[in-house]
Amino acid sequence: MKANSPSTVSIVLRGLSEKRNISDATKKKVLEAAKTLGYTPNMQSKLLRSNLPNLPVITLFWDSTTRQYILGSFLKGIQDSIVSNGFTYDLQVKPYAVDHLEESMTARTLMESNGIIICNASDKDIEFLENNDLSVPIVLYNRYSDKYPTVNMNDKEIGKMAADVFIRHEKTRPALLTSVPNFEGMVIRENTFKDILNQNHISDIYRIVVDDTPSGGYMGVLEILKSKPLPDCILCSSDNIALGAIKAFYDKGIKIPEQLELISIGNGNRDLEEYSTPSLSVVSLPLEAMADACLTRISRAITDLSLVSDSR
Amino acid sequence: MKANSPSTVSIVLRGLSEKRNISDATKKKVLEAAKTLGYTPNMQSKLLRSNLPNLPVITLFWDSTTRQYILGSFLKGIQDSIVSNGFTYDLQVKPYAVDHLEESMTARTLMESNGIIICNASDKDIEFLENNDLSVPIVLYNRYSDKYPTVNMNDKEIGKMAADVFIRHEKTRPALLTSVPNFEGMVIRENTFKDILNQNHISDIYRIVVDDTPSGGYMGVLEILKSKPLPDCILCSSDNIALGAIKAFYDKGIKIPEQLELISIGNGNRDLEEYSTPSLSVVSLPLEAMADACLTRISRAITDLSLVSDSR
DNA sequence: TTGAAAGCGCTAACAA
DNA sequence: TTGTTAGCGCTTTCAA
Repeated sequence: MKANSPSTVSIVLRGLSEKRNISDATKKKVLEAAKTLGYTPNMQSKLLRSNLPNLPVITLFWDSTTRQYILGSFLKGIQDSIVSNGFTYDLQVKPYAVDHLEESMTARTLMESNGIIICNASDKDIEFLENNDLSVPIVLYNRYSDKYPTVNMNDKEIGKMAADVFIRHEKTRPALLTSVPNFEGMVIRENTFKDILNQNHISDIYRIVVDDTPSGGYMGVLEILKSKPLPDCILCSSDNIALGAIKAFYDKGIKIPEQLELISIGNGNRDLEEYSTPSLSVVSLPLEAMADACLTRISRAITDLSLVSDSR
Repeated sequence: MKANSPSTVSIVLRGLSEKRNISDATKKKVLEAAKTLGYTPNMQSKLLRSNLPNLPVITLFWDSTTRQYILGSFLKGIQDSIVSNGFTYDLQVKPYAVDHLEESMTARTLMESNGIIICNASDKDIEFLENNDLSVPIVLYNRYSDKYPTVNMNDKEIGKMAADVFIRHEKTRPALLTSVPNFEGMVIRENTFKDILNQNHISDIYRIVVDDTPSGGYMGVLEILKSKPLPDCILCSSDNIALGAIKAFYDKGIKIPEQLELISIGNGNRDLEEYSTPSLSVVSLPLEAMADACLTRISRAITDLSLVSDSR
């Protein structure tokens, strides 16, 4: 059987047979061959051929396992930053599972990205990054690293703000409801928090480790309620935890903030922050500003060719 | 000045000068030229050249203006579906602003996508889609269209479920706290809801239109509280609205569900559904199942070349 | 130390 | 009605 020429095949495959007077026989032959071969068009080639202007691609890696509801806010921050800075970038988001960043950063993704922003990587993910020489500019958000540029909120300040609420409200019996710290920022926040309380002569901090989920917070509170004397103020390391904690207090008939004050470090669930019932004090994290900083940073890395100083 | 050959330039630009014994003069020349020209590597070309196997690209368009916290859940549903079905796809998410889908669906994006899933398009966005012949397989999620395949939850069933709660709990004075319906499904839900109440001889439904935000819900409830007699059960069209409503009742000292029952159509804010305080009845939407259906549908469209039946 | 040529998959222009 | 050729931007192989 005679093979068809590339152009004929191209025409048929794009559904232009009629317009270009391709015979039904040829059309049928091509479509059948495509089907048996499981043909899928290669979009890179199409794009290349199209002569559309080249647009740098920025890939945002997002931990889809835990940080679900924040993505929207962060993304919005990025978008706004792109617009307000007049950048022209092709933004794409890739979800990944905690501890499995490696599997998501395929050779392909690396190859199609001019710059990469990695959000909320776990220690294991960071380890992968540090141990490999990736050929693309990378910025880590909310994490610390010697190897890559990072964008961090001021974790000390966050710890301080939480402690300040305690002190301002003249609380004396603090409790800490936290998940296992899975990134350095959490440790910094907690340490600063403790340090400042210590400086104010409060050293006895009841600390409970729970899952970073509402049910974790719920169960944590049940545990806390067994202690005597009861704490008079609880700091939750995330609003996930706070959500469950509120519910537990409600179910147990304990009034917030009258009987017991609740403070949360808010990861961007703005609705929760404003409309939680009853109100809790939230140390709010500047998500949008951080997104903006990430974009600015990666943008610099992309522009700045000197970053491609020889690797060996 | 003599031009350098492509290969030399390529070597320098990838930071391999040292390894490949490029003279410092040449290296400097190339880097400077790149800088003044504002060179950015074309990743399509790199990918093409790399001989990595071709991976079909699925683009998920997400309305980033309103539906922020759902994205995580939906994305997770997609991811899980990819894994469990053994698909190999390159998934990318593109945010867009309501009513501005057109601007986000650039020629470039169309050209780099083998298939597109569009979520939560507004009527205006749908209009754009219907009026244009896009050359890529498209699936609409949560919307109705004659032109494109759609994936919808059973909106009648949702309306029915909400009505059933009213009836089961023997309520007689219903109120509806809804945002302006911006997609057909909302209308279907509301109509079914009313129909069923009517069938049960409840025809007097107090209806208030508010913003689809917590503060919308808050203000809506304040309005409702002015009415006599008070409704005994309120249906909120989204959990955004419900969140504000709860807060309003709390602030006004009205007990839920004892004094007044609250029902919400939940858009996937699972935390809220489980841990709202006090509890509200939520008609939960099957987000993950929908995501799976979207992926299956677009996958079929991509595979099924007969879909490229002649356009003219 | 640098350059020339080929080819990744695709499509447009032109030729047959 | 179909085929040939060139070229999108890149990297690799081989030659100079």
